[in-house]
Amino acid sequence: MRLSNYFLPVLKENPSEAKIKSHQLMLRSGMVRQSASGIYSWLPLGLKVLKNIENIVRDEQNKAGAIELLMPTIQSADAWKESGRYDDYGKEMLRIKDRQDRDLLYGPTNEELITQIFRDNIKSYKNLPLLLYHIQWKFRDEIRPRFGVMRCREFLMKDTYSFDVNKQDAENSYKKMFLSYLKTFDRLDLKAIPMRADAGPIGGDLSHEFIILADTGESEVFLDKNLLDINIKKIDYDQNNIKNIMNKYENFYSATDEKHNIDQFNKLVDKKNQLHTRGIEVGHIFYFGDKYSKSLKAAINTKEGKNTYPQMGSYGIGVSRLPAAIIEAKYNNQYMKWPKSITPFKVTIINLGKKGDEVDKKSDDIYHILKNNNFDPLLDDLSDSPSSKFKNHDLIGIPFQIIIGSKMKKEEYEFKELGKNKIILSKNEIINRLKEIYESDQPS
RNA sequence: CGGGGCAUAGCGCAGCCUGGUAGCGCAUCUGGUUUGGGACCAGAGGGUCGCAAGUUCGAAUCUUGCUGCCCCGACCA
Repeated sequence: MRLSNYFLPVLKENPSEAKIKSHQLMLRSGMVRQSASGIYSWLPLGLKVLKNIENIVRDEQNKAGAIELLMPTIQSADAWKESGRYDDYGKEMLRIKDRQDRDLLYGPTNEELITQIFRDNIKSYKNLPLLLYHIQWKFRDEIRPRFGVMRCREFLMKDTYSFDVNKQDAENSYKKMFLSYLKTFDRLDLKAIPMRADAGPIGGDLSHEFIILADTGESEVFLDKNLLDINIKKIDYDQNNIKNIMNKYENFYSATDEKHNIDQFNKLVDKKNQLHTRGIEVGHIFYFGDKYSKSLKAAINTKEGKNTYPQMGSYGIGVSRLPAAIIEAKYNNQYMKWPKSITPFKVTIINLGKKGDEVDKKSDDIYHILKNNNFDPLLDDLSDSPSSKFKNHDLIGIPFQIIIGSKMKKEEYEFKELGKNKIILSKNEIINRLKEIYESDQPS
């Protein structure tokens, strides 16, 4: 993409309403703009990041065997009245009336709707287990939206729902999602720590929060450093493997401040392994049994020909929160640098030449080559001063820059990874370098 | 919802106390000079001062009401 044809409204100064780094950077780098309190437009750069995250989440759901569908944002209140949550959910639910005075709502979550779909279409144990998910905008009329897209009222969420014949199968589904979440966050280059949680308003008796570690996170967390070293990359979805990995996590102490027990912490964790830091909740999984299948009468036939209510769970990831969460986790007080898995552009070319000169032609040339190699390059072909270009490119956080100026010989290209020193490479070396970077498993 | 704060050009702010019809920096546009870490000169455009009512000859400025936004707390992906 040529910057001259793009829409990237960057700000030199921090808008006064933005108080935390991710919010400031997302506004300044032209990723988002606020439309109302807790409601945001995603501008092109931000949307690319959001979509990249969404696709990783989707890919890992698919690998775990979940099936994607799409439910609407606006729901009829009927199912919510059946489950009893129309009254329970309170003011956080945005209620709407249509022209016929029917009760509608902007979905804050989808247990009722998915259970309804299940009820209308599945009658037999033979169709289970079933994991269904969608990635859709939700609305929760938060008491106090804040921190930009971190705590929004309108937000994009991946939510999966599991249906199983019995509790044991349901636990297997739960474990699959547990692993899927670890893999998802790992691909986003995040250290996510699963922590036992209260089930909250969704109800149920088994629940984990997934917390990513960030100094500026909202909640205090306490954990054993050993948790940071567990490698889940090579683990497949075999139930034994999953069980082992879950056991590993459960073996080490971790807790949010509400659940923290200082005596246990000191007893179970060596002083040198004790980590007290902050975190951001990016995922939450629940097993809640037949709470909804029963209240919505979604019964199925068992092998024995009897009726039973399927055991359910739900599993959420705050997709639109993640760009901000990643910035909070990755920001090093000087620059933000997108993980290579979600960077909006894989590489950016900083053209320091004038329109039509040799430097300009060289930039154009490498731009086309990178484009043909599917590296989705951004080319800064504006006529700004060099210093302003450098600043802007550092701001938007694309991890790799190619700088083309008159200082270099014809066959030489400056290649710079954000936060590291420039190196001089040839055209072919650049291609190979980028291939190496983007085709390897190593996070950048 | 409780407590605090803010609202003046796209962004950051001054002006308000002491009323006289709006200004600065950045950004934008035009012309020229520049070009390796937020350049320079000259010129230009852009604001019913959040909304409404009141006081006054006169309101960005004083009064009242409303709305929006931000921060702290309870709640949450």
